[in-house]
Amino acid sequence: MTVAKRKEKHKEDLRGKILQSARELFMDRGFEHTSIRNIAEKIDYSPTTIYLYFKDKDAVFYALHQEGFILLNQYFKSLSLVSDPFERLKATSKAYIQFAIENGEYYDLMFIVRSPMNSLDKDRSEWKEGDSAFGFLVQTIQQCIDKGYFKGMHPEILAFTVWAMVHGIVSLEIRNRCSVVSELNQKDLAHKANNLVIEILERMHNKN
Amino acid sequence: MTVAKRKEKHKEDLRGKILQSARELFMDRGFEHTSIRNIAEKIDYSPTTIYLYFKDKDAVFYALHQEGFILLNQYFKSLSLVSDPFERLKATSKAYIQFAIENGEYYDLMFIVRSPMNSLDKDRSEWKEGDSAFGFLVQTIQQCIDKGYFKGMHPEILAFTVWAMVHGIVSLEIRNRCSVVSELNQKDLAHKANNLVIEILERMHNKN
DNA sequence: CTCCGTAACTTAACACCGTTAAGTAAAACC
DNA sequence: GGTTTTACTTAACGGTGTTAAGTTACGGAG
Repeated sequence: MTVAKRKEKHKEDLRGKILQSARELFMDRGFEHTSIRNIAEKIDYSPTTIYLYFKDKDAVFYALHQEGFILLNQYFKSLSLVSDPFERLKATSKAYIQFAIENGEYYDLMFIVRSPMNSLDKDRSEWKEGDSAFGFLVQTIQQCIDKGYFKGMHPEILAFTVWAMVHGIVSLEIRNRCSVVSELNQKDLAHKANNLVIEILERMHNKN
Repeated sequence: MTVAKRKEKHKEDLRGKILQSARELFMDRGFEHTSIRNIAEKIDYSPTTIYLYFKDKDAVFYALHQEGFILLNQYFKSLSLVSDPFERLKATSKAYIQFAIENGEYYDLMFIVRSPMNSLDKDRSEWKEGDSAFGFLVQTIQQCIDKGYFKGMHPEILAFTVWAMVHGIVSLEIRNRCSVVSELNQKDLAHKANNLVIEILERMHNKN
């Protein structure tokens, strides 16, 4: 029993080492430039060993994408303390942008790169990491509506739209489409745009 | 002279055939699954011939990305007829979404895929296709501001934010992140979200 | 009409990639 | 001590972008 357990421990260790290697590589070269062979070489194993611990490359990056969501949830952690739902909504938007800026590669993997989504069970279309993060947003917006904000709007559609706003901002930045903005405004563009999103949401509120 | 010209014509022809082959392949398999070798095989040339007409793979897809912008401009064409800037802004947003829905692969190449951006002159950071499309949006928003809309807001930042909103909507769709939304709302999600964006912009207006 | 240079294209190769089948060596078990 | 199982590697398949060197055919000059 103890022997079997030690074995299992060892197996976990190697799985962890593979992920660490993959993480380090993709953190400074991006997803597109990290290969199974790279990952294996870095930990002095044959490339095929990776396949004893992960189904395929997508599965490796699905695991990293999961890590990204754990990290995102840490950014969201303190938000539960904000009791006013509208304030929480604004804070969520800020935290989301902050996460994306500080963890660009993770963000890319979580919300732009196709690879990790290939590991989802396609029949039962379940993306539990996305579901839970989005659920938090829907809940917050529902509470806003309950308090009289966003009158007549559909909570889920509005949640998606708010998400789209912030995702749009950071994904244009991550994929290098911000050169259209004048050089002066490019500095902290994501923050400026997010402040504007927040101002827009606030203007809607003040009206009601 | 006539001989030289015929030669040049022939050369243009082959360049065109390469692009047509590339276009057809990427239109139904996407960028990730079309290779130089595929493109060449489809027109019965050796893969290396492509390099006589394009610097590298990025350059081929930069050309297709340019085509995408020409197509987008066709969607934008009739918008100049809309004289009221706020109406034009709303129509632009609708046209943009429509373009993205009807030309998903082009959209991907223009605003998400990294490859075509590698063909940009990096020192003089000029993305003329993006600049011109964005310029149109900035102009429209400036005219809105001149008419009293969006009081106190910076035109360029607002233009970027509006762009980010619609880009967020369609890019989440294109990269398969919409499963978080309940099945009922997934139908025409982009249109629904865009209608909401428009409603948000309108609410801001009615207030002033 | 022949020779030559050049334009247009191909062949072969390099260095990668993800992935699988078959093989090996050592440890675990009876 | 012999057998089975575990953990890993080697070798290979078919793919990728890209380059250097080679071939072939044609236009123009003598």
